[in-house]
Amino acid sequence: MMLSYTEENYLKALLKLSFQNEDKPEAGTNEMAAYLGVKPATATDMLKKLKEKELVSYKKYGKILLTETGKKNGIAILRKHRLWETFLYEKLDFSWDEVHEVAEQLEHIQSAKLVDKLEEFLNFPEFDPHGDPIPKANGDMPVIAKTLLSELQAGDVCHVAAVKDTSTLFLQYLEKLQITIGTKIRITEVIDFDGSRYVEISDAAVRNVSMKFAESLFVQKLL
Amino acid sequence: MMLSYTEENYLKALLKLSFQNEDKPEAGTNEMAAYLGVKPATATDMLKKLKEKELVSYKKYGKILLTETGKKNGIAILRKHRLWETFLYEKLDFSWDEVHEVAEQLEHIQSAKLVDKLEEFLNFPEFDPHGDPIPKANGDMPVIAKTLLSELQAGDVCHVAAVKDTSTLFLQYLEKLQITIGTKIRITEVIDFDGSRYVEISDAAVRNVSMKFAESLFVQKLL
DNA sequence: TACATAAGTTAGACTAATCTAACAAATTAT
DNA sequence: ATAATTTGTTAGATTAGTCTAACTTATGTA
Repeated sequence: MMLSYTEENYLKALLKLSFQNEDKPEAGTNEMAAYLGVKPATATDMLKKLKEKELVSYKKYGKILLTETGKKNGIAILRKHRLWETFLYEKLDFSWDEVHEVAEQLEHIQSAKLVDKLEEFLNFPEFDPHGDPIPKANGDMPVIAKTLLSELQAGDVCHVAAVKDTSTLFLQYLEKLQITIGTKIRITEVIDFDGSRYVEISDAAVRNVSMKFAESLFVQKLL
Repeated sequence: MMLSYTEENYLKALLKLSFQNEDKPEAGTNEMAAYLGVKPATATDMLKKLKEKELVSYKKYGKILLTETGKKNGIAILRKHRLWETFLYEKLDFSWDEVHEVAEQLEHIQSAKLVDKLEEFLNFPEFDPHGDPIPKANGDMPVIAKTLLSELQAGDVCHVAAVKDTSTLFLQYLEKLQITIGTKIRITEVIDFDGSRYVEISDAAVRNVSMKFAESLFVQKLL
Protein backbone atom coordinates (compact mmCIF):
# COMPACT_ATOMS: atom_id res chain seq x y z
CA MET A 1 0.00 0.00 0.00
CA MET A 2 1.30 3.38 -1.01
CA LEU A 3 1.44 6.01 1.72
CA SER A 4 1.54 9.72 1.11
CA TYR A 5 4.31 11.88 2.48
CA THR A 6 1.84 13.24 5.00
CA GLU A 7 0.51 9.88 6.10
CA GLU A 8 4.06 8.76 6.70
CA ASN A 9 4.63 11.74 8.94
CA TYR A 10 1.60 10.93 11.02
CA LEU A 11 2.74 7.35 11.48
CA LYS A 12 6.21 8.41 12.49
CA ALA A 13 4.80 10.94 14.94
CA LEU A 14 2.60 8.30 16.50
CA LEU A 15 5.55 5.95 16.82
CA LYS A 16 7.68 8.62 18.46
CA LEU A 17 4.88 9.47 20.87
CA SER A 18 4.49 5.81 21.73
CA PHE A 19 8.17 5.75 22.72
CA GLN A 20 7.75 8.88 24.80
CA ASN A 21 4.70 7.62 26.69
CA GLU A 22 6.53 4.44 27.54
CA ASP A 23 3.97 3.03 29.95
CA LYS A 24 1.03 3.38 27.56
CA PRO A 25 1.94 3.56 23.88
CA GLU A 26 -1.15 5.64 23.14
CA ALA A 27 -1.53 9.19 21.99
CA GLY A 28 -4.23 11.84 22.05
CA THR A 29 -5.44 13.92 19.15
CA ASN A 30 -4.15 17.23 20.52
CA GLU A 31 -0.83 15.72 21.48
CA MET A 32 -0.36 14.41 18.00
CA ALA A 33 -1.50 17.63 16.35
CA ALA A 34 0.90 19.64 18.50
CA TYR A 35 3.75 17.30 17.64
CA LEU A 36 3.11 17.67 13.93
CA GLY A 37 2.37 21.36 14.03
CA VAL A 38 -1.17 21.07 12.69
CA LYS A 39 -4.56 21.85 14.22
CA PRO A 40 -6.45 19.15 16.12
CA ALA A 41 -9.21 19.22 13.50
CA THR A 42 -6.68 18.27 10.86
CA ALA A 43 -5.39 15.42 12.96
CA THR A 44 -8.90 14.08 13.45
CA ASP A 45 -9.46 14.00 9.70
CA MET A 46 -6.22 12.20 9.06
CA LEU A 47 -6.94 9.73 11.83
CA LYS A 48 -10.11 8.70 10.05
CA LYS A 49 -8.11 8.07 6.92
CA LEU A 50 -5.46 6.08 8.75
CA LYS A 51 -8.12 4.05 10.48
CA GLU A 52 -9.73 3.35 7.12
CA LYS A 53 -6.38 1.97 5.96
CA GLU A 54 -6.07 -0.03 9.19
CA LEU A 55 -2.88 1.71 10.23
CA VAL A 56 -4.22 2.95 13.55
CA SER A 57 -6.89 1.62 15.85
CA TYR A 58 -9.03 4.20 17.51
CA LYS A 59 -12.60 5.22 18.14
CA LYS A 60 -14.22 8.58 18.55
CA TYR A 61 -13.00 10.46 21.60
CA GLY A 62 -10.72 7.52 22.36
CA LYS A 63 -6.97 7.07 22.43
CA ILE A 64 -4.89 6.43 19.33
CA LEU A 65 -2.83 3.29 18.95
CA LEU A 66 -0.82 2.04 15.98
CA THR A 67 -1.83 -1.31 14.53
CA GLU A 68 0.86 -3.85 13.70
CA THR A 69 0.94 -2.61 10.10
CA GLY A 70 1.05 0.99 11.22
CA LYS A 71 3.91 0.28 13.53
CA LYS A 72 5.80 -1.62 10.85
CA ASN A 73 5.46 1.33 8.50
CA GLY A 74 6.46 3.82 11.16
CA ILE A 75 9.56 1.84 11.98
CA ALA A 76 10.53 1.69 8.31
CA ILE A 77 10.43 5.47 8.18
CA LEU A 78 12.38 5.82 11.39
CA ARG A 79 14.97 3.46 9.95
CA LYS A 80 15.38 5.62 6.88
CA HIS A 81 15.52 8.78 8.95
CA ARG A 82 18.28 7.49 11.19
CA LEU A 83 20.31 5.98 8.39
CA TRP A 84 20.22 9.26 6.50
CA GLU A 85 21.22 11.17 9.62
CA THR A 86 24.17 8.86 9.98
CA PHE A 87 25.10 9.38 6.34
CA LEU A 88 24.94 13.14 6.63
CA TYR A 89 26.96 13.16 9.82
CA GLU A 90 29.61 10.65 8.90
CA LYS A 91 30.04 11.09 5.18
CA LEU A 92 29.05 14.67 4.47
CA ASP A 93 30.35 16.37 7.61
CA PHE A 94 27.05 17.73 8.76
CA SER A 95 27.01 18.79 12.38
CA TRP A 96 24.93 17.19 15.09
CA ASP A 97 22.20 19.77 14.92
CA GLU A 98 21.99 20.04 11.12
CA VAL A 99 21.18 16.46 10.24
CA HIS A 100 17.61 16.28 11.43
CA GLU A 101 16.03 18.79 9.11
CA VAL A 102 17.45 17.25 5.96
CA ALA A 103 16.74 13.72 7.13
CA GLU A 104 13.10 14.74 7.55
CA GLN A 105 12.99 15.10 3.81
CA LEU A 106 15.18 12.16 2.88
CA GLU A 107 13.18 9.71 4.97
CA HIS A 108 10.33 9.86 2.46
CA ILE A 109 12.31 8.65 -0.53
CA GLN A 110 10.75 5.42 -1.78
CA SER A 111 13.22 2.73 -2.69
CA ALA A 112 13.81 -0.39 -0.69
CA LYS A 113 17.10 -0.93 -2.49
CA LEU A 114 18.30 2.54 -1.59
CA VAL A 115 17.78 2.02 2.13
CA ASP A 116 19.47 -1.32 2.23
CA LYS A 117 22.40 -0.21 0.10
CA LEU A 118 22.79 2.89 2.21
CA GLU A 119 22.89 0.77 5.34
CA GLU A 120 25.55 -1.41 3.79
CA PHE A 121 27.55 1.63 2.64
CA LEU A 122 27.50 2.92 6.22
CA ASN A 123 28.64 -0.46 7.47
CA PHE A 124 25.45 -1.44 9.26
CA PRO A 125 25.52 1.19 11.99
CA GLU A 126 23.71 0.38 15.21
CA PHE A 127 23.10 3.93 16.35
CA ASP A 128 22.52 7.29 14.71
CA PRO A 129 24.49 10.46 15.52
CA HIS A 130 22.16 11.23 18.45
CA GLY A 131 22.76 7.80 19.91
CA ASP A 132 19.34 6.44 18.97
CA PRO A 133 19.14 2.86 17.73
CA ILE A 134 18.64 2.28 14.00
CA PRO A 135 15.97 -0.32 13.22
CA LYS A 136 17.11 -3.24 11.06
CA ALA A 137 15.46 -4.11 7.75
CA ASN A 138 13.23 -6.65 9.51
CA GLY A 139 12.07 -4.06 12.06
CA ASP A 140 14.24 -5.20 14.94
CA MET A 141 15.46 -2.38 17.09
CA PRO A 142 17.74 -2.82 20.09
CA VAL A 143 15.95 -1.54 23.15
CA ILE A 144 18.60 -0.18 25.41
CA ALA A 145 18.14 0.67 29.05
CA LYS A 146 18.05 4.42 29.26
CA THR A 147 19.58 6.01 32.29
CA LEU A 148 19.47 9.78 32.66
CA LEU A 149 22.56 11.59 33.82
CA SER A 150 20.34 13.02 36.54
CA GLU A 151 19.84 9.55 38.05
CA LEU A 152 23.51 9.07 38.86
CA GLN A 153 25.25 9.78 42.19
CA ALA A 154 28.44 11.60 43.02
CA GLY A 155 31.32 9.29 42.17
CA ASP A 156 29.52 7.48 39.37
CA VAL A 157 31.19 7.23 35.98
CA CYS A 158 29.36 6.83 32.68
CA HIS A 159 29.53 7.13 28.93
CA VAL A 160 27.17 9.39 27.04
CA ALA A 161 24.71 7.10 25.24
CA ALA A 162 22.18 9.41 23.59
CA VAL A 163 20.46 12.75 23.81
CA LYS A 164 16.93 12.95 25.11
CA ASP A 165 16.47 16.55 24.03
CA THR A 166 17.42 16.99 20.39
CA SER A 167 16.88 20.72 20.20
CA THR A 168 19.45 22.79 18.38
CA LEU A 169 20.19 24.78 21.52
CA PHE A 170 21.02 21.68 23.50
CA LEU A 171 23.04 20.06 20.74
CA GLN A 172 25.09 23.18 20.22
CA TYR A 173 25.73 23.46 23.93
CA LEU A 174 26.97 19.87 23.96
CA GLU A 175 29.26 20.66 21.09
CA LYS A 176 30.62 23.61 23.01
CA LEU A 177 31.29 21.34 26.00
CA GLN A 178 32.94 18.85 23.64
CA ILE A 179 30.47 16.20 24.63
CA THR A 180 29.51 13.63 22.02
CA ILE A 181 28.19 10.06 21.99
CA GLY A 182 30.69 7.94 23.93
CA THR A 183 32.23 10.77 25.92
CA LYS A 184 33.19 9.69 29.43
CA ILE A 185 31.66 11.64 32.29
CA ARG A 186 32.33 11.38 36.03
CA ILE A 187 29.99 12.98 38.54
CA THR A 188 32.15 14.73 41.08
CA GLU A 189 29.45 16.39 43.16
CA VAL A 190 25.69 16.83 43.27
CA ILE A 191 24.36 20.10 44.63
CA ASP A 192 21.17 19.39 46.53
CA PHE A 193 20.09 23.02 46.47
CA ASP A 194 19.24 23.13 42.77
CA GLY A 195 19.97 19.66 41.49
CA SER A 196 22.93 20.85 39.46
CA ARG A 197 26.06 18.72 39.45
CA TYR A 198 29.74 19.07 38.85
CA VAL A 199 30.95 16.70 36.17
CA GLU A 200 34.37 15.83 34.85
CA ILE A 201 34.32 15.56 31.06
CA SER A 202 36.74 13.17 29.31
CA ASP A 203 39.03 13.06 32.33
CA ALA A 204 39.62 16.75 31.88
CA ALA A 205 37.56 19.88 32.49
CA VAL A 206 35.17 19.95 35.44
CA ARG A 207 31.96 21.84 34.78
CA ASN A 208 28.76 22.56 36.59
CA VAL A 209 25.69 21.47 34.66
CA SER A 210 22.08 22.21 35.51
CA MET A 211 19.33 19.82 36.52
CA LYS A 212 17.70 20.47 33.17
CA PHE A 213 20.93 19.50 31.46
CA ALA A 214 21.27 16.31 33.49
CA GLU A 215 17.72 15.33 32.59
CA SER A 216 18.38 15.76 28.88
CA LEU A 217 21.23 13.31 28.50
CA PHE A 218 21.05 9.53 28.44
CA VAL A 219 24.11 7.71 29.72
CA GLN A 220 25.37 4.23 30.28
CA LYS A 221 26.66 3.73 33.78
CA LEU A 222 30.02 2.03 34.21
CA LEU A 223 30.78 -0.27 37.08
CA MET B 1 11.23 31.94 -3.71
CA MET B 2 10.02 28.53 -2.68
CA LEU B 3 9.05 26.15 -5.48
CA SER B 4 6.79 23.17 -5.05
CA TYR B 5 7.86 19.69 -6.02
CA THR B 6 5.56 19.94 -9.02
CA GLU B 7 6.74 23.34 -10.16
CA GLU B 8 10.29 22.04 -10.06
CA ASN B 9 9.32 19.19 -12.32
CA TYR B 10 7.82 21.53 -14.86
CA LEU B 11 10.95 23.65 -14.91
CA LYS B 12 13.18 20.65 -15.33
CA ALA B 13 10.99 19.32 -18.14
CA LEU B 14 11.16 22.65 -19.90
CA LEU B 15 14.92 22.70 -19.57
CA LYS B 16 15.25 19.19 -20.93
CA LEU B 17 12.99 20.04 -23.86
CA SER B 18 15.06 23.12 -24.58
CA PHE B 19 18.14 20.88 -24.88
CA GLN B 20 16.27 18.51 -27.15
CA ASN B 21 15.01 21.23 -29.48
CA GLU B 22 18.50 22.61 -29.83
CA ASP B 23 17.77 25.09 -32.59
CA LYS B 24 14.87 26.76 -30.79
CA PRO B 25 14.81 26.30 -27.02
CA GLU B 26 11.03 26.57 -26.96
CA ALA B 27 8.37 24.06 -26.10
CA GLY B 28 4.69 23.61 -26.77
CA THR B 29 1.97 22.87 -24.25
CA ASN B 30 1.21 19.40 -25.58
CA GLU B 31 4.86 18.52 -25.83
CA MET B 32 5.41 19.49 -22.24
CA ALA B 33 2.28 17.74 -21.01
CA ALA B 34 3.29 14.56 -22.81
CA TYR B 35 6.79 14.73 -21.32
CA LEU B 36 5.40 15.07 -17.82
CA GLY B 37 2.60 12.59 -18.26
CA VAL B 38 -0.21 15.05 -17.57
CA LYS B 39 -3.01 16.39 -19.73
CA PRO B 40 -2.52 19.56 -21.77
CA ALA B 41 -5.14 21.34 -19.70
CA THR B 42 -3.07 20.71 -16.60
CA ALA B 43 0.02 22.06 -18.27
CA THR B 44 -1.81 25.22 -19.29
CA ASP B 45 -2.86 25.86 -15.70
CA MET B 46 0.64 25.36 -14.40
CA LEU B 47 2.06 27.59 -17.11
CA LYS B 48 -0.08 30.43 -15.87
CA LYS B 49 1.30 29.94 -12.41
CA LEU B 50 4.89 29.78 -13.63
CA LYS B 51 4.34 32.89 -15.69
CA GLU B 52 2.93 34.65 -12.64
CA LYS B 53 6.17 33.80 -10.84
CA GLU B 54 8.20 34.97 -13.84
CA LEU B 55 9.80 31.61 -14.39
CA VAL B 56 8.60 31.20 -17.95
CA SER B 57 7.74 33.71 -20.61
CA TYR B 58 4.80 32.87 -22.78
CA LYS B 59 1.54 34.21 -24.06
CA LYS B 60 -1.70 32.51 -24.94
CA TYR B 61 -1.36 30.08 -27.83
CA GLY B 62 2.33 30.94 -28.01
CA LYS B 63 5.52 29.00 -27.39
CA ILE B 64 6.98 28.46 -23.94
CA LEU B 65 10.42 29.73 -23.03
CA LEU B 66 12.22 29.71 -19.69
CA THR B 67 13.20 33.08 -18.25
CA GLU B 68 16.68 33.52 -16.82
CA THR B 69 15.35 32.74 -13.35
CA GLY B 70 13.45 29.76 -14.63
CA LYS B 71 16.52 28.42 -16.34
CA LYS B 72 18.64 28.96 -13.24
CA ASN B 73 16.19 26.99 -11.17
CA GLY B 74 15.93 24.24 -13.74
CA ILE B 75 19.69 23.88 -13.86
CA ALA B 76 19.87 23.66 -10.09
CA ILE B 77 17.48 20.72 -10.19
CA LEU B 78 19.38 19.06 -13.00
CA ARG B 79 22.56 19.47 -10.97
CA LYS B 80 21.01 17.71 -8.03
CA HIS B 81 19.60 14.97 -10.22
CA ARG B 82 22.92 14.20 -11.84
CA LEU B 83 24.90 14.35 -8.60
CA TRP B 84 22.50 11.91 -6.97
CA GLU B 85 22.70 9.61 -9.98
CA THR B 86 26.45 9.63 -9.64
CA PHE B 87 26.20 8.89 -5.93
CA LEU B 88 23.86 5.97 -6.48
CA TYR B 89 26.00 4.54 -9.25
CA GLU B 90 29.40 5.00 -7.71
CA LYS B 91 28.80 4.62 -4.01
CA LEU B 92 25.73 2.42 -3.72
CA ASP B 93 26.29 0.09 -6.66
CA PHE B 94 23.10 0.92 -8.47
CA SER B 95 23.10 -0.12 -12.09
CA TRP B 96 22.93 2.25 -15.00
CA ASP B 97 19.24 1.86 -15.52
CA GLU B 98 18.22 2.00 -11.86
CA VAL B 99 19.58 5.38 -10.90
CA HIS B 100 17.13 7.61 -12.70
CA GLU B 101 13.95 6.70 -10.87
CA VAL B 102 15.42 7.26 -7.43
CA ALA B 103 17.22 10.44 -8.49
CA GLU B 104 13.85 11.79 -9.64
CA GLN B 105 12.88 11.81 -5.99
CA LEU B 106 16.18 12.88 -4.50
CA GLU B 107 16.49 15.91 -6.78
CA HIS B 108 13.73 17.65 -4.83
CA ILE B 109 15.46 17.61 -1.46
CA GLN B 110 15.97 21.20 -0.33
CA SER B 111 19.35 21.90 1.18
CA ALA B 112 22.06 23.91 -0.50
CA LYS B 113 24.60 22.47 1.89
CA LEU B 114 23.61 18.94 1.03
CA VAL B 115 24.19 19.41 -2.69
CA ASP B 116 27.55 21.06 -2.27
CA LYS B 117 28.76 18.53 0.28
CA LEU B 118 27.59 15.70 -1.92
CA GLU B 119 29.49 17.13 -4.84
CA GLU B 120 32.61 17.36 -2.70
CA PHE B 121 32.10 13.82 -1.40
CA LEU B 122 31.95 12.58 -4.99
CA ASN B 123 35.10 14.52 -5.83
CA PHE B 124 33.53 17.10 -8.10
CA PRO B 125 32.49 14.79 -10.90
CA GLU B 126 32.15 16.34 -14.36
CA PHE B 127 29.74 13.78 -15.80
CA ASP B 128 26.98 11.59 -14.50
CA PRO B 129 26.73 7.82 -15.12
CA HIS B 130 25.00 8.43 -18.44
CA GLY B 131 27.80 10.71 -19.56
CA ASP B 132 25.78 13.90 -19.20
CA PRO B 133 27.58 16.94 -17.79
CA ILE B 134 26.85 17.94 -14.20
CA PRO B 135 26.20 21.67 -13.77
CA LYS B 136 28.46 23.44 -11.27
CA ALA B 137 27.11 25.35 -8.28
CA ASN B 138 27.22 28.59 -10.26
CA GLY B 139 25.23 27.07 -13.11
CA ASP B 140 28.12 26.49 -15.49
CA MET B 141 27.76 23.37 -17.53
CA PRO B 142 30.34 22.16 -20.03
CA VAL B 143 28.73 22.01 -23.45
CA ILE B 144 30.37 19.19 -25.29
CA ALA B 145 30.15 18.56 -28.99
CA LYS B 146 27.83 15.64 -29.43
CA THR B 147 28.62 13.26 -32.20
CA LEU B 148 26.35 10.30 -32.79
CA LEU B 149 27.88 6.92 -33.48
CA SER B 150 25.78 6.94 -36.64
CA GLU B 151 27.75 9.89 -38.00
CA LEU B 152 31.05 8.02 -38.11
CA GLN B 153 32.58 6.20 -41.09
CA ALA B 154 34.12 2.77 -41.41
CA GLY B 155 37.61 2.94 -39.94
CA ASP B 156 36.80 5.66 -37.40
CA VAL B 157 37.63 5.09 -33.76
CA CYS B 158 35.83 6.72 -30.84
CA HIS B 159 35.11 6.63 -27.15
CA VAL B 160 31.58 6.35 -25.86
CA ALA B 161 30.70 9.77 -24.40
CA ALA B 162 27.05 9.56 -23.39
CA VAL B 163 23.74 7.91 -24.10
CA LYS B 164 21.10 9.78 -26.04
CA ASP B 165 18.38 7.27 -25.26
CA THR B 166 18.19 6.57 -21.53
CA SER B 167 15.48 3.94 -21.68
CA THR B 168 15.92 0.87 -19.54
CA LEU B 169 15.88 -1.37 -22.60
CA PHE B 170 18.76 0.47 -24.22
CA LEU B 171 20.80 0.71 -21.05
CA GLN B 172 20.40 -2.96 -20.33
CA TYR B 173 21.43 -3.80 -23.87
CA LEU B 174 24.56 -1.68 -23.47
CA GLU B 175 25.32 -3.51 -20.28
CA LYS B 176 24.98 -6.79 -22.07
CA LEU B 177 27.41 -5.59 -24.75
CA GLN B 178 29.76 -4.43 -21.98
CA ILE B 179 29.63 -0.90 -23.28
CA THR B 180 29.93 1.88 -20.73
CA ILE B 181 31.06 5.52 -20.74
CA GLY B 182 34.62 5.60 -22.05
CA THR B 183 34.48 2.30 -23.89
CA LYS B 184 36.52 2.36 -27.09
CA ILE B 185 34.67 1.53 -30.30
CA ARG B 186 36.02 1.10 -33.84
CA ILE B 187 33.70 1.05 -36.82
CA THR B 188 34.79 -1.81 -39.03
CA GLU B 189 32.06 -1.65 -41.65
CA VAL B 190 28.88 0.24 -42.47
CA ILE B 191 26.12 -1.68 -44.23
CA ASP B 192 24.41 0.68 -46.63
CA PHE B 193 21.37 -1.57 -46.99
CA ASP B 194 19.94 -0.91 -43.50
CA GLY B 195 22.39 1.53 -41.92
CA SER B 196 23.61 -1.07 -39.44
CA ARG B 197 27.32 -1.25 -38.75
CA TYR B 198 29.89 -3.70 -37.53
CA VAL B 199 31.77 -2.32 -34.53
CA GLU B 200 34.73 -3.60 -32.55
CA ILE B 201 34.16 -3.10 -28.84
CA SER B 202 37.15 -2.54 -26.51
CA ASP B 203 39.57 -4.02 -29.05
CA ALA B 204 37.73 -7.28 -28.73
CA ALA B 205 34.36 -8.58 -29.86
CA VAL B 206 32.99 -7.40 -33.22
CA ARG B 207 29.22 -6.94 -33.26
CA ASN B 208 26.63 -5.72 -35.67
CA VAL B 209 24.53 -2.89 -34.28
CA SER B 210 21.42 -1.37 -35.81
CA MET B 211 20.90 2.12 -37.19
CA LYS B 212 18.63 2.79 -34.22
CA PHE B 213 21.43 1.75 -31.90
CA ALA B 214 23.97 3.97 -33.65
CA GLU B 215 21.63 6.92 -33.37
CA SER B 216 21.22 6.43 -29.63
CA LEU B 217 24.83 6.69 -28.60
CA PHE B 218 26.98 9.82 -28.37
CA VAL B 219 30.67 9.34 -28.94
CA GLN B 220 33.87 11.33 -29.06
CA LYS B 221 35.79 10.73 -32.25
CA LEU B 222 39.50 10.03 -31.96
CA LEU B 223 42.01 11.25 -34.52
C1' DT C 1 -8.41 30.68 -49.62
C1' DA C 2 -11.18 27.72 -47.06
C1' DC C 3 -11.76 24.00 -44.37
C1' DA C 4 -9.94 20.03 -41.75
C1' DT C 5 -6.83 18.90 -38.26
C1' DA C 6 -3.78 19.87 -34.62
C1' DA C 7 -2.66 22.59 -30.71
C1' DG C 8 -4.04 25.11 -26.83
C1' DT C 9 -7.52 27.11 -23.46
C1' DT C 10 -11.52 27.41 -20.41
C1' DA C 11 -15.00 25.95 -17.25
C1' DG C 12 -16.36 23.04 -13.90
C1' DA C 13 -15.38 19.15 -10.93
C1' DC C 14 -12.48 16.18 -7.81
C1' DT C 15 -9.05 14.87 -4.08
C1' DA C 16 -5.76 15.61 -0.36
C1' DA C 17 -4.42 18.34 3.24
C1' DT C 18 -5.16 22.08 5.60
C1' DC C 19 -7.76 25.86 8.22
C1' DT C 20 -11.50 28.37 11.44
C1' DA C 21 -15.48 28.40 14.12
C1' DA C 22 -18.86 26.10 16.39
C1' DC C 23 -20.18 22.18 18.87
C1' DA C 24 -19.90 17.72 21.83
C1' DA C 25 -17.78 14.61 25.06
C1' DA C 26 -14.77 13.65 28.78
C1' DT C 27 -12.28 14.98 32.74
C1' DT C 28 -11.30 17.69 36.83
C1' DA C 29 -12.24 20.44 40.64
C1' DT C 30 -15.01 22.40 43.86
C1' DA D 1 -22.92 16.16 41.52
C1' DT D 2 -22.58 19.90 38.94
C1' DA D 3 -19.90 23.43 36.76
C1' DA D 4 -15.63 24.64 34.53
C1' DT D 5 -12.04 23.21 31.72
C1' DT D 6 -9.83 20.40 28.56
C1' DT D 7 -10.05 17.44 24.73
C1' DG D 8 -11.83 16.02 20.50
C1' DT D 9 -15.21 16.33 16.41
C1' DT D 10 -17.95 18.36 12.70
C1' DA D 11 -19.13 21.46 9.09
C1' DG D 12 -17.78 24.41 5.72
C1' DA D 13 -14.08 26.83 3.28
C1' DT D 14 -9.43 27.08 0.89
C1' DT D 15 -5.40 25.77 -2.00
C1' DA D 16 -2.64 22.93 -5.20
C1' DG D 17 -2.71 19.83 -8.67
C1' DT D 18 -5.19 17.14 -11.43
C1' DC D 19 -9.07 15.61 -14.65
C1' DT D 20 -12.87 15.69 -18.69
C1' DA D 21 -15.51 17.92 -22.00
C1' DA D 22 -16.36 21.70 -24.66
C1' DC D 23 -14.55 25.48 -26.89
C1' DT D 24 -11.02 28.57 -29.52
C1' DT D 25 -6.98 29.59 -32.17
C1' DA D 26 -3.41 28.30 -35.32
C1' DT D 27 -1.62 25.48 -39.11
C1' DG D 28 -1.37 23.04 -43.25
C1' DT D 29 -3.15 21.10 -47.38
C1' DA D 30 -6.16 20.61 -51.30
